Amino acid sequence: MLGMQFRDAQLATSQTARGINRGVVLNLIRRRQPISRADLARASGLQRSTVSLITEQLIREKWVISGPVGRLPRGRRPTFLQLNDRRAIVVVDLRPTRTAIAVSDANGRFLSHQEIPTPGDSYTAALQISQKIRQMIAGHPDLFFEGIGVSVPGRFDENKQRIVFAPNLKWPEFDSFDLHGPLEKVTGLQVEMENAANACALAELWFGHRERTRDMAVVTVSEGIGVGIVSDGQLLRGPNGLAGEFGHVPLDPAGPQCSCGARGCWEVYASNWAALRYYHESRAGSGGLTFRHLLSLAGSGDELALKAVDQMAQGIARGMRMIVAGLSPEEVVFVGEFTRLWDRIGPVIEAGIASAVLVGKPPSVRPAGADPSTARLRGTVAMVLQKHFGPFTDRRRQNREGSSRQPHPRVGQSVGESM
Amino acid sequence: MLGMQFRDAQLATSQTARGINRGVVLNLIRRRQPISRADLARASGLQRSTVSLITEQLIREKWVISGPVGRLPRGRRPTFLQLNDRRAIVVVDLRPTRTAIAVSDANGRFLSHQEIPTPGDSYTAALQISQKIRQMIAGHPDLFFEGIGVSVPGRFDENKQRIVFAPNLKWPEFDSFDLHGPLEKVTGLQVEMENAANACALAELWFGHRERTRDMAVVTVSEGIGVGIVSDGQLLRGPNGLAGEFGHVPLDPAGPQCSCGARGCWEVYASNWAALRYYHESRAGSGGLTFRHLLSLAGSGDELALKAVDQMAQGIARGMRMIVAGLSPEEVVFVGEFTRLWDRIGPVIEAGIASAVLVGKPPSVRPAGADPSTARLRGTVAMVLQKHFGPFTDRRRQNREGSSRQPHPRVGQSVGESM
DNA sequence: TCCATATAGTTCGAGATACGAATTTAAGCT
DNA sequence: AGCTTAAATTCGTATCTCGAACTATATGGA
Repeated sequence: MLGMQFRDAQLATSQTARGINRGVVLNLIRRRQPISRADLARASGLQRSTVSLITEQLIREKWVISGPVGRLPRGRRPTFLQLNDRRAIVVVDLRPTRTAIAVSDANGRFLSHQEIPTPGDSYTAALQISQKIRQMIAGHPDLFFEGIGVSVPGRFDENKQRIVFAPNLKWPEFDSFDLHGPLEKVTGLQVEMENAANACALAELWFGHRERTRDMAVVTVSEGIGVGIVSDGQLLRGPNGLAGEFGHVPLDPAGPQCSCGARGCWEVYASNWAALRYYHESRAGSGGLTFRHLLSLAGSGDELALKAVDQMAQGIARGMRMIVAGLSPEEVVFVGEFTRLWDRIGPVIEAGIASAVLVGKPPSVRPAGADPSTARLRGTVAMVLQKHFGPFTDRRRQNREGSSRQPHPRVGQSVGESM
Repeated sequence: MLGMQFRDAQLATSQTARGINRGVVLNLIRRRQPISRADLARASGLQRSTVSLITEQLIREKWVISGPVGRLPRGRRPTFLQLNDRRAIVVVDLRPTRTAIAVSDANGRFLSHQEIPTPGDSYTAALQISQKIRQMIAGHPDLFFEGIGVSVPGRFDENKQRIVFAPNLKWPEFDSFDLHGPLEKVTGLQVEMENAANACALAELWFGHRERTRDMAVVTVSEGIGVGIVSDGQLLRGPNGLAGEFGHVPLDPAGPQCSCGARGCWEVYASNWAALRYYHESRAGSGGLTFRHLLSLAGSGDELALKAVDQMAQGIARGMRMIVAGLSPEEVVFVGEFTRLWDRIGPVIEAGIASAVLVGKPPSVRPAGADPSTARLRGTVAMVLQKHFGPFTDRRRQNREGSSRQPHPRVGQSVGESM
């Protein structure tokens, strides 16, 4: 019996406590596996007896499996627990030109990966993607699949069950933008869709090094520019899933035309396409160049390419000021191919960000660890798992003077032998 | 190993369910009083027996009192419950020039109200404000005071327990900006401080007509400009309480000097002071004019005043585009004296907002119901009550003053008493 | 007057859950 | 073997919600 009842979402029943603590334990296992029950008790603050009951439940639910037995200088050996790596998720990274489809386990490790050219309309996309998904599922008879996650270069409205805003995905005007329905129908699995920037933000939250970054902005720069905002540990979505669409904030009503129809949006100054435009402006007749190529040129010292990249960096910095001054994140993470030239671009952006900081120390700024496609794919893994891993954030910050409850006596963590 | 641990903060105990349901019931009573237990059960989805137990506790805690008895066509008469209006809060609205101090009951009804000129430094402010507070408390021997809420024209950092950013409050450079400590020490009551725009947002959330606006931006325009952001029903604060400081987003690096030190911030184009500047620019030698006066002039048809007000409206609209495109709120509420000329200014702002909407219907835009000072004061009432009413109320927090400070009447300490 | 009916509110036992002390398990060491 | 140590389980208690049964108090008709 998986999941939990959200019948009266706001109300608490006698099972609410279990739901919360189950989420805490499951997330601790996810982040610190392999880990013994005793260490879970120490890390969570729950009683060992409670941890035993919860882990028993998690094993019954097939989220967790017993791993190797540890070895300690003294005493009974701990049995390590870890996530069940036979639970799998299909993830799709839909982008304007190419679409990646992959199979991942619950740890965000990929077991297969394929790419196809992105179809030109939602109907064909649904057809081709679901076909590939069925193929890939058939290729892994040993796994059981939890669901499907899709990263889209636009916004998905949960109420309408449609993609509602995806200017860079040049599907026809009359398109239904319905990918969700067909995919669920054909595969029989539950489908979760999310904006690419939000997916990257989730990837950072779930798989990033820091366990407790509570206020973060993840900025994805590719064909367009997107921002995933994490506030108090929660991803901001807004009523239509449109929150974070800073890429289309109009900075200059007289600026160049944007794909969204308006003029002078941030992304016309800061996206990969913007960099290409800068390059074309200073070097006529350079059509057909890709951004990747432009980066290579810049990397090998081409003056005009470097100039274009610098202009792009200035463009990014310009928009970052509103995010930094307006939302004051602790951490800013950049995702995009441009991070390959971070040595050159990073300092420009950091300077722009520092200039917008009102008080206190500026946010830490860094490029994402993984490459963009991986980040999006892993983010959608997190998205699918999220609801099973329970209410793992409790929004409320604890108050000043520290916790009023004495921490339990903390003994050294047991050291397991890796095998 | 990296010392990361998220212990304790989010665990559920056997009392967690009660904490949540208590919050649900208490908020229902607040919004629908007077209301019977049976209606509470129907509205909440809890069992009547559970509601009885919870209301019994709330009455014991003195948050709720039994009111009049109702009358129905058939059956036993319901006893109505309502908030205990003898529970009071002292609220302070600190502004650059004047400071208001008031006593409110839990329903946001004011029982006294006074004003003093705002002192020129934090030391004097703490002294004079706490003196007035003690006077006002002494004037209401029948009430028991829950705490003190302060609205500040700047940002309060909960970690540092200091006001960290308040450029419009022209306190000296070397000031400690510590109001919180002295007020708590002198009055013996718990003090909560919050930015003025956030306070207004809380006021809308708590006392607004809509019971559940989940995504809202409240924009306060006065000496400066501030934004309180409500996302998914939660006020966004950010790590240092700096979230929402869109007023100091630099729009134009070559623009006029701002009080924060930077140039071309949104508020130099959109605040009351901006309007006065516009007026002075077109009419030399008009010093000493107040914004209120300017509004009167505009209201009576003065061409230059109208022009200044229109420019201010354009300035507001300009910055609203980033909030609307970037955060996509359902509702935008404006607070400020300028709303007196809403007929003229409103349409300009609405047009600007509409132009930044990417897809779907634009947010509803409206001026706040109450005048600015009332909005701020009522917001701080909500702020003080929030932690006792919130669905995630944690009763452990209420043991705060167990140490050295003067004991005060408080929930949960009184054991088995009257009624 | 008495009884049926309707509604409000309370009581009580069952089930879920966390806690914490006691107990069992399983290793190393003397 | 017996002692020590630590992991993991067991069991009694307290909290809390649920739901059925019960009590309290109205109206209105036989």
